[in-house]
Amino acid sequence: MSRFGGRVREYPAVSIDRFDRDNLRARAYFLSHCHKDHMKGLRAPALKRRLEGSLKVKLYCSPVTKELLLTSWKYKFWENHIVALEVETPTQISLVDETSGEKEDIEVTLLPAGHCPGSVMFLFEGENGTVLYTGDFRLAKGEAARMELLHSGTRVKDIQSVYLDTTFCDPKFYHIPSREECLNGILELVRSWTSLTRYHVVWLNCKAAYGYEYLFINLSEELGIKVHVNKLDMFKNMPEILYHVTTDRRTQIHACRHPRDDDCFRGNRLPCGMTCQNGTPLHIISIKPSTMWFGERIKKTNVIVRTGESTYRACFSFHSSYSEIKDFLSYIRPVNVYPNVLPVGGTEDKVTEILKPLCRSYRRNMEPRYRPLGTLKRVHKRDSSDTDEDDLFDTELTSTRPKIPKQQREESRPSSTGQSENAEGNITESTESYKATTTYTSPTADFMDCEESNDDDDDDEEEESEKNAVQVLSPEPDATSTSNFNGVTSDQQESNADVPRWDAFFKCNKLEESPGNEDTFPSSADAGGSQSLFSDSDGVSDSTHISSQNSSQSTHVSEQGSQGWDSQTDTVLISSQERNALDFSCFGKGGSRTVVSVLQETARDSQPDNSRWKPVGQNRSCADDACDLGSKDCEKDAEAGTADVQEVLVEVRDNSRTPDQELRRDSQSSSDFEIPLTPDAEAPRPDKLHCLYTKLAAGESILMRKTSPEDRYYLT
DNA sequence: GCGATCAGGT
DNA sequence: CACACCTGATCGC
Repeated sequence: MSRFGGRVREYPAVSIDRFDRDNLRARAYFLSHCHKDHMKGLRAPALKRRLEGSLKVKLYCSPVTKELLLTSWKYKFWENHIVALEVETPTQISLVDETSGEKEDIEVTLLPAGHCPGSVMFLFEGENGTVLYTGDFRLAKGEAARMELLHSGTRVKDIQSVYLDTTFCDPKFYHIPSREECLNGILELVRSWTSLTRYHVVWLNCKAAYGYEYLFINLSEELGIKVHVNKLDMFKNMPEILYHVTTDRRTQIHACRHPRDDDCFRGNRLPCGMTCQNGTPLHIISIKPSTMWFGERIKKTNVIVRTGESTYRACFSFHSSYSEIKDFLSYIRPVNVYPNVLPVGGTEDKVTEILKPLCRSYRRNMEPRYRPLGTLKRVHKRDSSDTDEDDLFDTELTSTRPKIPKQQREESRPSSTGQSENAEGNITESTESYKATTTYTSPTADFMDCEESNDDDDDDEEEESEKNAVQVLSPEPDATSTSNFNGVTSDQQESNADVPRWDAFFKCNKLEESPGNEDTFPSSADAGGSQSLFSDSDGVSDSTHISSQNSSQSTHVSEQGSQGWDSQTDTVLISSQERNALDFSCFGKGGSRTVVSVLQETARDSQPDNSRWKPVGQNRSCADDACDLGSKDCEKDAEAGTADVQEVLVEVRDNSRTPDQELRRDSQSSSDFEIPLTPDAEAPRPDKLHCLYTKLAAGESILMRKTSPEDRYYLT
């Protein structure tokens, strides 16, 4: 919950997401999204009175937020005081004090926040510097780097302060499976249940809040079943959502609610009252999207966990994970950061302790932090035929998002010229302390910082290797959620690699799945499994509690519930982390059926880090893309595989992995597949690596003496 | 009667 | 703990 007071230090004349107390005197209001905890005071009589006596006071928000807000009669009085600003369109706003006539100009840009429909971040630029207020956000790794308006020219803007959504800024939420992974898990569960008979229905136990629409749309699109909701008038002008929800209760997917909906469910009744259809009783399962619940699991879990005879938990998050937050902040690298939220048990100090090192004001360990990066940069430059430092950044920035129109950057230019100069000066100033000891010029400073921190993990938490044969995790990079700079991986899923503006937010999954995929895998399990195989590589990290195992197999539900949570141990996805054939052995297991999507590793002997798992029989666009840059073998493998190997009955045992393998696997988890091997590099020695990780975990500085493949670790 | 706040629920 | 609400009780205006 936001405990942001409403005002940023730099621009106290505006109030954001808080409308009570001191905020009543603001010259302009901003609403990042339509969640109640960001709307405190928004309908209070005091503010209403203020509006009535003013011609100037406006509330600025995104068009979708405006629509959602005005749907509620309680906020109708705002109608003539709301200004919808288009996302990613810098807008000049004059802040006029109506009593003194005093005026201050400020430029604001709305950036997509990926939290719920209409959610945005606000980027303020003016005399007191550039300030980013994130509101609530969920941005996958690398998404900040794809936001052109966070950049000026080829580098990230000089941002004075970030007011940050720190909801999950706690190592226990180190990794949260990407939106796509979670969605796919739910999709396959819903698919397998609803396909049993038409009387098998699913109740999505969602909280009363915007943010699940993305789920509804994707389920509806994939399964052709609309989602029953209590209300849909707020979407009347959003056909993309409207089409997929319904108030007709005779559907197999429900997201309706009732004050005591859990009681309903226990009585085999849907919140809307349905218990049977045509005299036939309904068979209902409930799926409860949760994040915190998963954060608390000690062991790694699937993105779907069965919690009872007919109840499931599905991992689902509106907020960025710990590692996503760190990735975001370390890319932005502001001078200051202020948490908007105190995470669970945390104190402000604790959060600040985590975040400050990612800010520019934090100088300690500066020197060693940059060293390996510089080396990497040269390596990368050579191999990618880049010719200068700016190109490095440029290449990265643009190649990861080739479909983003350049025009927007152009548009932002005129208004941000002054800002850009400002940024220049500040960056130079801020980098001087390490310049002396490195050979890098400031233009790449932010970029390098970002790279580094993308993975600098304190890999911590549990070391928990998957002891259960069961819990073999799927996570294979979901391009969207993790690989920002590794252009190809992102390109694979270009559509959802796009900055999550609201439209894209809804389309990404549909686009993710190529039509060919369906053809190749008519069965539901296969479709889901194949998608999940391309999910987040970060899930590989041992430090995560929430694994991104997205085994659609776990969703092979049976009416009797005999294949529940326990029997999920029999259903496995073998994935990227099973990169070494020796890491697992397969053997049949009498009685229990295990569905496995078999993956093959793209062989690149000299370069383990560049290896890439491909699912046999995978025939999706991203696989194709990967092949473009990968070896030819890869293509062959894929094709050969398509022929017959789709499902194999095996059991996977995963306890043969050595700690050393764990570490190596970790190091590759977010590496850039596309960066060729450093010519003179040698494979990391396990002991060296272990030492490195120990130091990293302890927060010690690390001085790399020579380039090794791990360096690419920083170059995600 | 309305609101703010808190307790208790999911 | 609280994602982001909801309901209900109490208190003050």
